[in-house]
Amino acid sequence: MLLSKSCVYGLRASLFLANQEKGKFIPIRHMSDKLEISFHFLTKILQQLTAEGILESFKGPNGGVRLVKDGREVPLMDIVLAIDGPQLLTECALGLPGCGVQNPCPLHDKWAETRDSIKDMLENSTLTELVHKGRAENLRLTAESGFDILFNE
Amino acid sequence: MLLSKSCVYGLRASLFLANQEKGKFIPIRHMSDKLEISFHFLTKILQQLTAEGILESFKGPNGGVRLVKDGREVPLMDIVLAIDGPQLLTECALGLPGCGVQNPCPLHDKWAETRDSIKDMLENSTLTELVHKGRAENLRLTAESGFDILFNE
DNA sequence: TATTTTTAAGACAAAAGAGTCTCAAAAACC
DNA sequence: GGTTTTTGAGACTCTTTTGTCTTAAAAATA
Repeated sequence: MLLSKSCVYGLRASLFLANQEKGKFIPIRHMSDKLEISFHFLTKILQQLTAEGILESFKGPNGGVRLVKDGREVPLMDIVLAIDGPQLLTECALGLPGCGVQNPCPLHDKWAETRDSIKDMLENSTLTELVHKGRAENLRLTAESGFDILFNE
Repeated sequence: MLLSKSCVYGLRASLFLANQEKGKFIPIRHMSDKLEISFHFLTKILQQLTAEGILESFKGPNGGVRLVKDGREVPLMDIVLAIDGPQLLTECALGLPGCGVQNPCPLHDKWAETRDSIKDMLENSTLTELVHKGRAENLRLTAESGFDILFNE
């Protein structure tokens, strides 16, 4: 898989947050219910995003997590790097350590192109952009439901 | 990681085989030594390629494995599909089951493009092509050494 | 037939990824 | 101060991936 499950869950939760009233703390339990992700597992993942400064959290009643920056300033790349690290974008396709322009493997050039296309996708898609798209077309954030479920209280 | 370790090992071994005298059986032990891959692990991986009809094997003295088809007729895709399966090329980037044109996630369109670029790379690179490139420029197949080591007996 | 060389098959172990659970700490409110 | 609601931290389990090892089976050769 391109992205780990943790990373995908982190992305889905971040999209969820970008779709909420700005500045409001959202309980993780609420998100885990709506997104159909294990509460404890999601908590652990979002703790990573908090540690990386992408989210901030608040304990107690009316607590939860929220985006530090506006969703339009958060490219998917930020979340991917925080959870999966840079390996996807730096590693050789044949797993050879130190593979690079100066000492390439046979696949290096082609893979570099493909990797750029992945990098481009992650750097140039912001949370807000995908949320707008998702809302306009009622796209999916869970196996079964579209963005609309994210509004039903 | 894009490809599993098993898959990467399978690709490296297949490149090794494509670089050998055509039709000759090569002992797995010889390859595992040269490519610095665990013999038993490589054996298991190559058994998959044999089961898939990409390699054929022969037991006993002067036995080993060899490519069934000429290397110029074997795209990397064949090996990737045999070992990692089609998930990389069919799965939704957000891991949502059934995500597709009719019921897409917000990332679907962009990911479809990127995925096509991966598909293109794997379908349009043959073993022989990469071997030629690797030999011409003495590119790497192991952490430390280039194609040239594959000739020293 | 016995020995050697090789792949085949599968049990087993170690490490990483995914997921669960418990308890502590902070904040709100009674 | 005590109770409730929430995140934080960490132990723990389960599964998958990765890697090791042992034994069987096939082929060659003496």
